[in-house]
Amino acid sequence: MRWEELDQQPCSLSRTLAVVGDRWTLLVLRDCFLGVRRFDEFEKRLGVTRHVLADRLKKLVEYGVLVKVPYQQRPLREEYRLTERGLELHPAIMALVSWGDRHMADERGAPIRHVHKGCGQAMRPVMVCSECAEPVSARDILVQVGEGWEGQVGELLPAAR
Amino acid sequence: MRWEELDQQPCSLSRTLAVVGDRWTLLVLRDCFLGVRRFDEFEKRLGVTRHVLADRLKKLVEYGVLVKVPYQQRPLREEYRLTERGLELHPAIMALVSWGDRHMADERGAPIRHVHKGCGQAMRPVMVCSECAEPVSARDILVQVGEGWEGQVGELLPAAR
DNA sequence: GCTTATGGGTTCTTTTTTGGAACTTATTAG
DNA sequence: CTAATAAGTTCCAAAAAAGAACCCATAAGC
Repeated sequence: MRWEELDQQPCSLSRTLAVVGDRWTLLVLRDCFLGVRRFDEFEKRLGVTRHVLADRLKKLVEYGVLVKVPYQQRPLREEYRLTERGLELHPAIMALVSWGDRHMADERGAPIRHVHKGCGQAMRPVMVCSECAEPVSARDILVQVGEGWEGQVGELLPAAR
Repeated sequence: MRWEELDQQPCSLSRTLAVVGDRWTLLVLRDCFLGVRRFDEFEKRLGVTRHVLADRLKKLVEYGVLVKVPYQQRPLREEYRLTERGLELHPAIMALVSWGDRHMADERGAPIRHVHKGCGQAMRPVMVCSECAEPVSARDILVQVGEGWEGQVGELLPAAR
């Protein structure tokens, strides 16, 4: 499967990965959430080649995750800002960071602390059910084929065991 | 920056991406959560080349996300299972799937429905604060340098604006 | 006992993607 | 007139992925 086919797959994860499924894209977004907006600041902080950075930023703009906003005229200079759609990737990034904090940290601990403005505490993200607000883990979830997809695709799910 | 340097970066996202930061790895994990365990079933479902699949599975085993468990002797056959560490990637995958459901779905809607066994309802994941249990969005969080990291790395965070 | 199937790979060649460095363009500062 | 800045683009070499063929142990069919 090539990149171009990925956003047509019958799977929301594949489709999301068509947008953010390489390491540079997610690192660009991390920096966006930290307040970085300009091409050269991304370049300095990430250590990515300009070539690849330009490509990823363009793709993120095409998918509506970032917008280019002019911050000066003559010469025209534009910066990249998160859209609403981009902001909604925050839980995904937080979940990945949180996993890294738990499983990939060295003796210095987590490099970054997230303080919840609401309660003033250092927090980690917890996933709860949108319906009953209870915490959910992998074991608590039953997976079913979506309504619009019954019989559409052979083997959307593996045979039950 | 090359792949090999990624898991040493002063950033938990980089370190997590050293493990799962390419599209195939995350698609392999999606299938693990759906109950897939064997090499040839991954291959059939994903449309990945055997070469890349073998490489990704090996890496996931090295990082402790999957374990190889023999399911028959003579000839020896092994399957791949999620470890505790692997199960903890579930929130990250759910968050990515949920974003795809919202922003990348077509007129057929979400391909997969997640039913919370606890309450019996179709759910989407919501991120809440571990300390006060309130929902959190990007705007509700203040980012600070971690305790063990003060002064260690220049420019862990961009200059405040 | 010969052929084919199965599961889990490895090897080989071709194509695509990156990395790295130099070049471009518009404008201002010295 | 020269250099600097910001945001790219172009070019070539290196690395990674795609695609297909091959390998190995065992078992099942005939």
